Amino acid sequence: MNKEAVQITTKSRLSSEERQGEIIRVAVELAAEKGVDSVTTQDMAAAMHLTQGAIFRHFATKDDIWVAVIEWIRERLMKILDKAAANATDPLDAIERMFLAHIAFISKHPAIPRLLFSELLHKKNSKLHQLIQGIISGYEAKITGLLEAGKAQFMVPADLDTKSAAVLYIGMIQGLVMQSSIFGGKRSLQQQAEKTFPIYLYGIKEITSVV
Amino acid sequence: MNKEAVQITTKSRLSSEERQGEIIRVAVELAAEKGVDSVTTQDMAAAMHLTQGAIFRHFATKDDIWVAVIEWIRERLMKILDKAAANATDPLDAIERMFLAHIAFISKHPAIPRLLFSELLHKKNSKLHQLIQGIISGYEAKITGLLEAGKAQFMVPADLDTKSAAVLYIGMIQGLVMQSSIFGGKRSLQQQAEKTFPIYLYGIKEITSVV
DNA sequence: TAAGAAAGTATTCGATTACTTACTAGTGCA
DNA sequence: TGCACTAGTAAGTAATCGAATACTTTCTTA
Repeated sequence: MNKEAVQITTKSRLSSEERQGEIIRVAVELAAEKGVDSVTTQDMAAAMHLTQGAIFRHFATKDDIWVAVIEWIRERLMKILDKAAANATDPLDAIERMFLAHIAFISKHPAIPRLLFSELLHKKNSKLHQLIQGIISGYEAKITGLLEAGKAQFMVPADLDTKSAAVLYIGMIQGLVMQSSIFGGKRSLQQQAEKTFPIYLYGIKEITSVV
Repeated sequence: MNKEAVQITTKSRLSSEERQGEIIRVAVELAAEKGVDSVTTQDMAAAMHLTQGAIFRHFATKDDIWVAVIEWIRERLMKILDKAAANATDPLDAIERMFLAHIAFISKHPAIPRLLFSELLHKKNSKLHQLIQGIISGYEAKITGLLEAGKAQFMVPADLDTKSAAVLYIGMIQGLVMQSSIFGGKRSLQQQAEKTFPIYLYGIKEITSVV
């Protein structure tokens, strides 16, 4: 933070690459504060003490900024999830570690679920839609794969519908996010997450019959 | 549909009450099509073959329209949930019936989750925020109450964290909605819901220890 | 049936938005 | 050191939005 602050105050002109990174950072920050679709290019410029027109030196359109933001999220999220899964002892442990890592990531950047589930980004821009769809489906496939691996190790019943279990997994994250979003930071997201996950875990472990 | 269509084409002028109802109906419809925050008063007016200014004969501000929409949803949803729970044989059966009724309701009106979870409505208008918060927390309380009743009847272990279980319940609905939203109507929402619910059910039933 | 109430229209306004353009000045490299 | 390149500025544009205004048409009712 110190380093960046010094850079900002001393160095008035940044390279386009540096500036693009800062625009992304500011966009994420503002999206967390006031919602994705109410962030204007003027807001971004003001947040980094720049004129609004300067934004368009580095991005052709505003949509391009959101594309870059989503790509930034994808890279960071995937790296964090892979890192969390790498330390796991078994598939179910991997799922739990990924879950907690994801929750921690969201706690740091509250705008992320807002961005991924924003209707604005889904409806208007098809590239954004495809990008987000890719992230979600890739995530889902990762969970499904771990659950199938769990089946192979007899940690999870063979008749578990892994696809549905993955949907429930992602829904659990969404539910927790909405919970903390609506009711403020009263109850910490992480605390609630740790209490909710065991219920999910028992759901996928103790199933004994197909419906 | 026939009756309404006839009314629309034959009767050009409606009472303010009737018109308010139609504005709400059109707003919900348009929100499902193009997203809550991109619905303009011009869109609404065009959808009901009226001029834009006419909207403001019946609502003072646009926000007031969304307030009315949320209140409409609350009434309808609560009625449907109560009706579903009334036929239940036990608390867990009530939860399942409410879940399926909710999913059916959403299938008919895809805009509803978009509205309840819209960031636009959360950030800008505090009255809307309170309204939505009331719906969600009331819903959550209803589920929690049923789970506590399940405890009393020994259908659910006494050490279940009912609050967390309720969060997971709502998250399950959100997850299913997002699933069908992102990946289109390929797999029907109801079909997927029926496969996902058993996993949740086992999660809350088979828990045997606290973490 | 006359008159007032109320629904709808046509038009306009001010604010906001993403984006453009002509110009200025800081930076890095030869 | 000087100069070309380019980040940044300042001003402006076209489009869009919610909302207000003055006026017209329809409905109700006394």
